[in-house]
Amino acid sequence: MAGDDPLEFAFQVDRFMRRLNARVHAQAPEFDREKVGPIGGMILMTLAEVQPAPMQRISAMMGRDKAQLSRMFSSLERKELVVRSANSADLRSSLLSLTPKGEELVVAIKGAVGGAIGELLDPLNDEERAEMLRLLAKT
Amino acid sequence: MAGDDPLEFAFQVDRFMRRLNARVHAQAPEFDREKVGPIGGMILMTLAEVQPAPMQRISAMMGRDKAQLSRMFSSLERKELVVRSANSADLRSSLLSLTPKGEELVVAIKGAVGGAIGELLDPLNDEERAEMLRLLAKT
DNA sequence: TGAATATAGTTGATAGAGTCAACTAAATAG
DNA sequence: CTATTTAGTTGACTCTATCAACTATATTCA
Repeated sequence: MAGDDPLEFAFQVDRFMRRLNARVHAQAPEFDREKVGPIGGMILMTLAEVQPAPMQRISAMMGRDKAQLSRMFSSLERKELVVRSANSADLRSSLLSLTPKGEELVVAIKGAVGGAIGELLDPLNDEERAEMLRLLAKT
Repeated sequence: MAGDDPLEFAFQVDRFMRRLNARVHAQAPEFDREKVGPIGGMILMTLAEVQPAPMQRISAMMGRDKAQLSRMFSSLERKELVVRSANSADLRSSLLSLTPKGEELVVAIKGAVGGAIGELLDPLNDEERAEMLRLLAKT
């Protein structure tokens, strides 16, 4: 691999993510009435996969700072998108889950993100998509 | 492709970029004495490839807001990493170039970013790297 | 040509995201 | 049972992103 090629990865990955954000952002007004924003959306989608779960679980899955998540979850709780329940296994934390309102929003977000990614991946055929996902996951 | 798979892209691409940032950030103190930050670094690397160029060119290449770039370039200019020279072809803009100090920093940044990406891509063989870059560029 | 429109860049205001350190309380190791 | 870790919260701060208003130059085309 030539010396400059690695940098291409940074540019391309950054570009991909920014284009994705731009697309989702463009349709956000339709469903993001609570203004959870892109990160809030990622958090909700992540929680949807593992709920009920303590914050630490989400932090580990997303690789994001616990301080950031703590504030995000407080905000999501105020918006009645998530609730905390007692965690009998560890009293330092609570178990986070989506409210019905939160579940609804996750469905909408998944639709928007899925659609946007579909557009971005339009130039790739099914095989290429699968390959790209496999390679990304392998890193 | 299954219904949930597209979302995997968002998670994986986001995760890749954040891990890259974390790694570069960890070694930044060694070379980023001017504290240009990750975006400043991307801008300098981009400029390095097309200098001398008007701001608009960089904005188009990076897909970033002109307001953000305007401020960034002012900051980079104050740090004597870039200079502006008259653009006789269009008096609304100037041509941006790296100073020797800027060129030096770009070399350091490229080294750090290249190294970090090398680490991240470690699980992939040469063929897979090339394929992944090709797929990313195609989107 | 010259009036209307478009483009390059700057600046203000503001919001969102990420980081770091200090702190509390509960869990776990020795 | 004391010492150390770990989960989460909060404060303070910096960096990043976006939008709108504005100036100055370019471009279009009647």
